[in-house]
Amino acid sequence: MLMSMPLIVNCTHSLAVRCGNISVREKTLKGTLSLGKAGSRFSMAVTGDETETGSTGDLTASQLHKPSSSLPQGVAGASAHTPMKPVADALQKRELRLMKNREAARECRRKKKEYVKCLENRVAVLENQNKTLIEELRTLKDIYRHKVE
DNA sequence: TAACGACCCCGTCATAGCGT
DNA sequence: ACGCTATGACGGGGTCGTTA
Repeated sequence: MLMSMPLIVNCTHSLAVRCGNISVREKTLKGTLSLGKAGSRFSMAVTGDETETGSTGDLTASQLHKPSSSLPQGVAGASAHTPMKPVADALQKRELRLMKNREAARECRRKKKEYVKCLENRVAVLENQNKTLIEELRTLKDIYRHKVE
């Protein structure tokens, strides 16, 4: 007889979900949610762009951290002499946006994991409470039965 | 031991919602 | 209206355990 209670649990790190309910895809959060074996691995798996100076010209995060000197030749060099500045600006803007979103995604996942862990803890606590209450009820019933007899 | 599935983490894109 | 942030969705790469 579980009533649909709001899932506002007493978690310090409750996730503020603005975009609707958390619908956890089975691929990502199936299983025990143990912290990965690989630990922190910032290998930037999607690489290869960095060497393709002729393509979209995405800059790496490290390139952005170091100002203009680390810009790819095609971008920085051209912008110095030709009216390519808007292009370079757009690229830099895009890279900044990507970098921010990357970090936002990381933070979002961290919060979600914490939230799920919190919920799991809460479930464990409630299950224990439930067990205790059932046991208590049984005891009281016993006492009552003996009194009636 | 290669193949495979399950799981995890990541980066990116799309978009809802909020503040200015 | 516009920019920004948070988050769902998607696809890719890595690791690990299992199985033929």
